[in-house]
Amino acid sequence: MPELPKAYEPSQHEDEIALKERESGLYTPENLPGNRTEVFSMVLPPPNATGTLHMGHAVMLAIQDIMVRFARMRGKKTLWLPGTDHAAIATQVKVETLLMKEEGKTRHDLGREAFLQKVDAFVEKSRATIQHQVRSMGCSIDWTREAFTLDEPRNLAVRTMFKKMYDDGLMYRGYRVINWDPVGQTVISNDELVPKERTGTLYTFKYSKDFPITIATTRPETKVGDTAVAVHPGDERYKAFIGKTVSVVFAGASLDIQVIADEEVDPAFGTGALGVTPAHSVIDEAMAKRHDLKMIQVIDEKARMTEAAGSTVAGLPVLEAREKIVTWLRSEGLLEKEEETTQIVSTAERTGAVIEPLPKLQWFVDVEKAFAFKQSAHMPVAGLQDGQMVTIQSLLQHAVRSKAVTIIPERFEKSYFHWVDNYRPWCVSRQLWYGHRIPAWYKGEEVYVGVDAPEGSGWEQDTDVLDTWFSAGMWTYSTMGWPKEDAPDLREYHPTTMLETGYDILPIWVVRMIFMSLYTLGEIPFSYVYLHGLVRDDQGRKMSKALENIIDPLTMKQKYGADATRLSLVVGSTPGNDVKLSEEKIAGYRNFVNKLWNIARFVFLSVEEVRKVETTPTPITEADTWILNRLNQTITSVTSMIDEPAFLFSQAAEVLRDFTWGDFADWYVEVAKGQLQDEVLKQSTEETLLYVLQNVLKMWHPYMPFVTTRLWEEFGSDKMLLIEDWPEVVDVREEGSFEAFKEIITVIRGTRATYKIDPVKKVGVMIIGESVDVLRPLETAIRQLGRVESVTFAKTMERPEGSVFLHAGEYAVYIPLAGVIDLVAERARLSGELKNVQDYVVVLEKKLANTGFIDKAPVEAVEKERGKLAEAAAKGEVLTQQIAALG
RNA sequence: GGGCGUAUAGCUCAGUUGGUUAGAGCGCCACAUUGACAUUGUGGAGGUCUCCGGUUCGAGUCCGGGUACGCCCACCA
Repeated sequence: MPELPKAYEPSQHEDEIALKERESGLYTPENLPGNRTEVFSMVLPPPNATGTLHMGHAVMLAIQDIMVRFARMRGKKTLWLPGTDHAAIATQVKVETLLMKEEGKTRHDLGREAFLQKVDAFVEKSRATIQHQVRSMGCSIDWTREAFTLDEPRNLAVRTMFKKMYDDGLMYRGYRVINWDPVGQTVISNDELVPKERTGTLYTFKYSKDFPITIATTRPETKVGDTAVAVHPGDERYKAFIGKTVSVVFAGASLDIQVIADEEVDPAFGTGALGVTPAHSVIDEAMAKRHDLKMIQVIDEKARMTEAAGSTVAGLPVLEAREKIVTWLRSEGLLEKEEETTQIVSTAERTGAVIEPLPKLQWFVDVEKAFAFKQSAHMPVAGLQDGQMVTIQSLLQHAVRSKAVTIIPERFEKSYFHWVDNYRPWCVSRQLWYGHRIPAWYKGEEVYVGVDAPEGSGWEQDTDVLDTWFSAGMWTYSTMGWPKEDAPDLREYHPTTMLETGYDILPIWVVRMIFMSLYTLGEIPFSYVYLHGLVRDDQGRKMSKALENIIDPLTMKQKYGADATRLSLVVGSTPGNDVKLSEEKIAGYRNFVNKLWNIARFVFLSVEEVRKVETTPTPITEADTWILNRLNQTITSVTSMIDEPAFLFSQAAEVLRDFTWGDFADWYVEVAKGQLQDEVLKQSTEETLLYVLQNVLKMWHPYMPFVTTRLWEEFGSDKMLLIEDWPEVVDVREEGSFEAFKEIITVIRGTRATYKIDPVKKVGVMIIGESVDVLRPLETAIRQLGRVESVTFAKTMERPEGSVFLHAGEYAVYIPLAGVIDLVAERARLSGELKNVQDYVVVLEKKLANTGFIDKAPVEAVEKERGKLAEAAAKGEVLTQQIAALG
C-alpha cells in the first residue's frame, strides 16, 4: 500500500470517491444491506432548472447529506430523492432574455410551440449542470428516482390534483382583483411582488360641488371607477349620509356613489372617508363584496383607461389620465388639498413594472371552503376524524398546532401561523407559456375540467399555466408515484421524515406542501421542517454579482475541497440564522481536514498492521481508559445531537472536533508515542489508536464523506464507510485519572522542563530535568494542584514497577496523585447536580471543605461563596448546621 | 402600520430546561518546533454578556420597558 502523502489533497480523491459511492448503488435504499425496517426519507427541495448552484444550495446539500448519511449508518432504510423545479416564470423570463440577446426575437416571434422547445433545451442543459454539481458536493442522493416538476409523471399528478380540487369545489374560476404586471402581461402572485417606496401626491377633493363628503386618494384616475364612499360607522360627521346614494358626473363619467359604513375605515386618516374602487383595489374589492357594490373596470391590461372610464380619460395611459383628472378637479374647484406623501407601491419582481390591480377571470384555490377530511389509512393524522369538515386553513393550523409537523427552529411557528391565519385565496393561473397548462377546456359558456381533454369538438384549452408552486407543493408525493394510491414508494416513504429548506420559502412552499398532502392523502408530508439560514458574505451582505462578493461553492471545492466547504457551511451556524461565510473560514476547515488526515497518517505509520478493530480494546494505562471513556462520551453526545429531535449539527461537530483534535490528537497520540515503545503496552496501544480512529472516521463521515472514505480505504475493508454501522457506546468504564495527568503536565510544560508520564503506575508522574534547580519550581507548581503528599527527587531512580521512562543520569520527581485525582473526579461529578438551594449549599460545603480547591480558587471567590451562603442562611433558606460546618 | 428576530472577546459565533471562575474557532502576543501535521504545539492577553428595571438564594439565560440593526407581511385610501 502506498504511503499516504503528508497533506491531504482533495482534488486527487473526490471525483473517484464520488463515482465509487454512486456506482455502489447504495444511494438507493433498496440496495442497502441488512434488514432495515425503520425508514428515513426526504425529498430534495428542487433547485430551479435555470442556473447553477450557489452557496445557498451548498448549505442545503451539506445539511441534508449529513442527515441522510447519519440515518443510513444508523441502519435506517434511507431515501433522499433528487429533482429540479421548472420554475415557470423565472425560466421563461430567462430564456426570453437569452432569445432577445442572441437572436433579437421575442417569444411571440417563435410561437408557443417553438418557444417551449427552446425552453426545454435550455432546461435540459441546466439540469445536467445541476446534477453534476450536486454530485460533486458528495451528496448521497438516489439518482434512480430523479424527478422534474414538469415531466410527464408530475404533469399527470398536477392534472389529477387540479381536477380533484375542482370537483371538491376548492378550485374555482373567479373574477377577482389580482396583481397584474402590465409589462410582463401576466398575473403576479403576492410572492413575486417587490414593494418599493416612492413619493406620491395625496389629493383631497370632492366628486362634485354638491357631494357632501370630501375624500382623499393618491390615484385620482381610478376614481372614475368608484361606486361608493366608505366611512367609519361611528363617525359622527358622516352618520347622516350613510345609506344614501348620490349620482354625480365625475370627469366625464357618470357615477352612482353610495355612502356605506365599514369598520375597516380609519376615521383619523385623511378625511375619514374612503372612495371605494372595487375593480382596482384588493381592499376595496373586499369591501364591495361585503356591501354588494358594483365593480367597474376602468383600467385595462395595458394600464390604459377603458371606455367605462368615461369620455375624458378613455384610452389614456394611467399617468396621463391622472394628470388630466387633477387638472379637471382644479378647474372645477373641487381640489381642496395636495400633499406629498411617501407610499409603497408593488412592483413585479421579474420586470420591475408597477403592479396594476385588475379584476380578471382566474383560477383560485379556496382556502376557507369546508370539505370532508379523508383520513389516510396508511398514516392517519392524530386529532382529525375521517369525514370531519375542515378547510385548507384549518388543516394548516392543525398540522403544526398538534405537533404532527414540527418546525425547527420553533420560533418560525409564529411566522407560520401569522401566515396561515391570514391565508387568502391562492391565484394559481399564470399568463405564461412555460409550465403546467391548466387542465380546463372551454366551449362558449361551458367549462370542462379533467385529466384529459374532453370528447367532441370545439373545446379550447385554457391558455394559462399554473403557478410553479402548485406542482412544487405536491413534491413529496408526486415524486413517489401518486396519483397511484398504492404506488410502492408512496407506501414506503411517505410521509417523509424531514423537509430541510431555507426559511425564506416557509410560506411560499412549505405551507402549500402541508395542505396539499393533508388534502390529497390525508397525511402530513413530513414530520419535521428544518429551516436553514441564508448565506451572506463576511460583512453580512447578500451575495450578488453587483457587489462582487460571491463565493462560488465549486471554486471553493477545487481550492479547499468539498469536505472543508461543507464544514464551513454547517459548523458555526444554527437553524433559522444566516451564515456569514468567508474564504478564510473555509481555509480554516481545510486545516482541520488535514489534521484528521495526519492523525490517521500517524496511526497508520505507527502500527505494525493497519486493521479494523471490531471490539473495544482492553485498556491498560490511565491514558487508554481515559481516551476510551472520552470516546464513549463523545459518541453519546454526538449521536443525540445529530439525531431527532435535536438536529444540532453544528454543536455535534464542535464536540467531535474537540475530541478529535483536543483529546485524541493532542493528548492520546502524544502519550501513545511513549506507550508504543513499551513491549507490554504496544499491542493495546495500537488497538486503541486504531479503534478510536475508526470511530472518529465514522462519526465524521456524514460531515466529510470524502476524506473519511479515503482514509477508511486504508483499512482494506470491503464494506464502504457509507454503510458502516454508526458507533455505539459499548460500556462505560470506571473514571480514569488522566485528567489529573493533564493538569500536571500543563503546569510542567509551563516551566519548560522535559517530562514523561508513567502510564501504568497510578502513583505518580516522573519529571525528568537536568538539574534540581529546574525541578524545584515544579514542586511548588505541582503542590498547588492538590493535596500532594510528597514530592521526591532522585538523580537516578530505580525503575518503578511497570515504568518505562527512566533515564540514567537524569533527575526525576515522583508525586502521588491520589489527591489530585479525587479532586478532579469530585469536581466533574458535582457539576451536574445542582438543582435547588439545598444542593447548592451541599456543593458549596464540599467545595469549601476541599482545601485543594480552595487553594486554587481566588480568595475573593471563596469569600464570595461564603457571603452567598451567609446571605441565604439569613433568609432562612438553608440549614444552619451546614453553615456551621464550614467554620 | 403590524409581526418576527438579532445584540456575548478585535472578527465569526456557541451557550439545551436559570447554577461552580461565561466558552470555541479565527486574529493578536510570547515561546517551542528536522517530531503524523510550518495546514503544527503550548501558554497568554482580551468580555460591566446592548441599556434600564423586575422575579430569584442565584440571571447571558425568565418577565417588563428602552435603544440599535436586520427580516417578513401590508396599495392609511
